[in-house]
Amino acid sequence: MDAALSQLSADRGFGSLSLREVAREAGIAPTSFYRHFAELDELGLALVDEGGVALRQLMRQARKRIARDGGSAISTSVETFMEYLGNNSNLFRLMLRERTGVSTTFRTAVKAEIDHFVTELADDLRRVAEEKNKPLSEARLVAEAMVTLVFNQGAEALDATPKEREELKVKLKTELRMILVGSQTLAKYQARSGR
Amino acid sequence: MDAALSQLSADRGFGSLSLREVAREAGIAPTSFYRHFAELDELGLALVDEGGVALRQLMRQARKRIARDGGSAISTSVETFMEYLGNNSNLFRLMLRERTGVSTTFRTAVKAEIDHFVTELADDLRRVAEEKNKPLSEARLVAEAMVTLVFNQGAEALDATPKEREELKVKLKTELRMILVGSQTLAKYQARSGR
DNA sequence: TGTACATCAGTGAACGCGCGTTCACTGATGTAC
DNA sequence: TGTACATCAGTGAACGCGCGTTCACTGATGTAC
Repeated sequence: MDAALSQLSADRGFGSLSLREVAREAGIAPTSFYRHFAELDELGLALVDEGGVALRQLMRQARKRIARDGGSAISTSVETFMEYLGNNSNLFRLMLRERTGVSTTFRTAVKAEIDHFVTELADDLRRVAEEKNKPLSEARLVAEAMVTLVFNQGAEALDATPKEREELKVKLKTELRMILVGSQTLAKYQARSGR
Repeated sequence: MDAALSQLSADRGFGSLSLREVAREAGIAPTSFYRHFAELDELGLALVDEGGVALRQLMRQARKRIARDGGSAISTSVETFMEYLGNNSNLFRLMLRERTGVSTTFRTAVKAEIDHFVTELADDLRRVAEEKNKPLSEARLVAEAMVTLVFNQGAEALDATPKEREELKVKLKTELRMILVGSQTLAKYQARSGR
């Protein structure tokens, strides 16, 4: 699995990996690969699972920091996300790529992980909205839009210079704030018009 | 080019296309391919160009309809986009996929087309904001976020059933409205605090 | 209008290559009694 | 504690396959004079 991960880069997707290359990198004979996985895709799915674990860790970490530091939830979350991205580049690259990739199996697996992520985020958004008494319109939609933006900017950030990455963070935070404020504003209008 | 396009589907990316397959589909000998393109990537870039043309057409069409029908700009734009998506599935599939794909050349080419799209949208947003006297905060960012959401939902819509597609449209429109309203609300606050 | 030549899309044979997969085998480590 | 057996990761040889690319060639169409 490490061998496969180490081959993933901006220019190498999982789809262009061959069993023989992975085996070579791992320092074993091509035939030995079959001792561990029935086929290459099985290895890929194991990696996606690992990516899912990383996502959940990331979320827990962000929550902890928000509770401890008390700053802007959006800012802290974006910072945490980008930190994870940097520390697990190739794992995230795999997730980001296969999310819209060519293999149905992979797409489904990655989407399941992201869906879980969206659900948790939506719960958090609802909870905070209640605590602060700032009602939200369509929390789930808000979460989906936010995750979409975060993942897309994440894909950009992977191949960006540190300077560009800082700019991306600023942009991303502003975009997320727009969505949040937009949802709150819509909730106000809806309350006024009696919905 | 038609032969290549016809091979692109949910399960077949450009990257997994072979010169021989394309030639077979086009009904010519593999060697004849070289009469038209120096390599497979050159064909791909020609397709991306075609995709860019489609995007510009789409934008013009949407503007025309908005001016004529006078309804919600967001709703009309989303409807137009989805219509184009349906009529050029494989072309859009190529763009959506290669945007985050494996080849630098492709990524750059697609991003250039999308960037152009974003710029035009940002201009439109500013113009409308002025006309309606509803100032916008960060029009360019608004456009970027909107395009990101539209393209991502577009990717989903490609493989969705008609019913799911209708739901996607509703979701997408709501998300776009949140961003727009959010930007307007932020602009108000900024005006009040003297910015 | 005829003639000579250039251009152009298309061809089949052939090449070397890396691929996934099978097979029967090895030797180390773990387990039962 | 010893013995017999099972499990397990790893191996090299070998297979057939589709691939990109080269080559010298063909015959139709376009162009110059």
